[in-house]
Amino acid sequence: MAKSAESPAGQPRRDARATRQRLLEAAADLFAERGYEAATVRDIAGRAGVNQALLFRYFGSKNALLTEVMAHSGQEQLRNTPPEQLFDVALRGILDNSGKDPHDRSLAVYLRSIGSHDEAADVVQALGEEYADTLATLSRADDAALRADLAMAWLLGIGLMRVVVAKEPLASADPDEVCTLVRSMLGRLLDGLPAQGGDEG
Amino acid sequence: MAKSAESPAGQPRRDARATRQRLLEAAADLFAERGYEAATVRDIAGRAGVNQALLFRYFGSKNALLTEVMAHSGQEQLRNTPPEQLFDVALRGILDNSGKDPHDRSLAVYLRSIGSHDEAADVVQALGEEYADTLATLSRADDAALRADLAMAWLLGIGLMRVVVAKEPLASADPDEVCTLVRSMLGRLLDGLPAQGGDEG
DNA sequence: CCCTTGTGTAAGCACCTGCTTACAAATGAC
DNA sequence: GTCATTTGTAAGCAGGTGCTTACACAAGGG
Repeated sequence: MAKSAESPAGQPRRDARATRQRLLEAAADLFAERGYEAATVRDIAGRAGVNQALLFRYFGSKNALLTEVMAHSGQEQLRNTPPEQLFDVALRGILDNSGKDPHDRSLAVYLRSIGSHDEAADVVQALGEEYADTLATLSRADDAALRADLAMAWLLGIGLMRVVVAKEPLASADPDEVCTLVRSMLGRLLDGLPAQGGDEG
Repeated sequence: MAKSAESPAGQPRRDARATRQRLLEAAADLFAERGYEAATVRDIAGRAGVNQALLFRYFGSKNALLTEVMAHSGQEQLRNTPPEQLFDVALRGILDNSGKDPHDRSLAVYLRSIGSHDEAADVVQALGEEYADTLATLSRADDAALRADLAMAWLLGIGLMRVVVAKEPLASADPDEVCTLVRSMLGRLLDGLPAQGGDEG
């Protein structure tokens, strides 16, 4: 009522902010589903319901769009999760999202777009560093950084096999079961992880 | 002297078999370095030193070339390695090859080409199944298949971080150290693995 | 009304992709 | 030498890519 130009449904008929946001979400969807290279700017603009020229007006290039998607989707989880819960949250994010709606698509984008990008590689790399650094605080061993990398490698590998390869039985396995198995292994790797379920002898 | 047509250096100047082989190796190199999509047929033919039309004469399509590369490079290791050594050999293959000459490029090709292809996905998928099936024979647990998938996920993840992401410190870590850490974890996951070095307990 | 500004579109450009066709040179049997 | 076959190349095709340009419509001020 207060704004100057609105459609009968309540949204303004021409809203740059909303259009930009729709492009951002369409890009996150398609990068996660198909990977960076396979998701074309025409597809992204089409899913957002606008002309592809707008994509370049708002983001400059496809690569800059990926950069913004990665920065936006990944760092939020990282900042809002205490270190000792990060591994669980990330693992649960992988396990719960694999078949269902991808409300957290950052890992899928990461996995499917690894090695594809040029400038955006910096953002991706930095994100990975932050995750690993956070995990490394969970070990008091001398090689804490290496142990954190190995833990992250397992996360990535599990995500790869579930999201990208869809390897059975892992792809359809019960998240609780997988989580229990992985946690019982990793308790030995990162001693700062809070124990929760243990079948370890 | 005995053959009918040789150059002064000893090789025949026109040898279909040798040319085919050079194409195959060039393809393995480039698929491993850049992934399936990013490695163009012109690049492959260029590295092999021949015209790209020959690639299509000998292999029919780029996809068929990938299929032949995957089948040739991956299954050899699989067939010639006893199950209880497979994990070690694969892990060592990742760790030793990451920076040096890629004499075994099957995992790199696998990693970089996952999710890219169409028909050739079958070959890649089948190879993964065989690896996992072999690993599953190493556990007597009910969920042996799941445990094998998790072990393979770790292999893939480590490969991903070393070969593709080049994440430090893992990328430059001492292979022995990594191997020891991973083995000490996985001894709990796959009880059929022969113990070798253990900092466990 | 005109005119500027922001938001959107249609068409096209230059380039790259996998793949094909038309043709040249080497080979080997006669 | 003659000539078919094998091995190689140069040029091009249709289609797709990221990106740009030229233009249309809406909004608001003079």
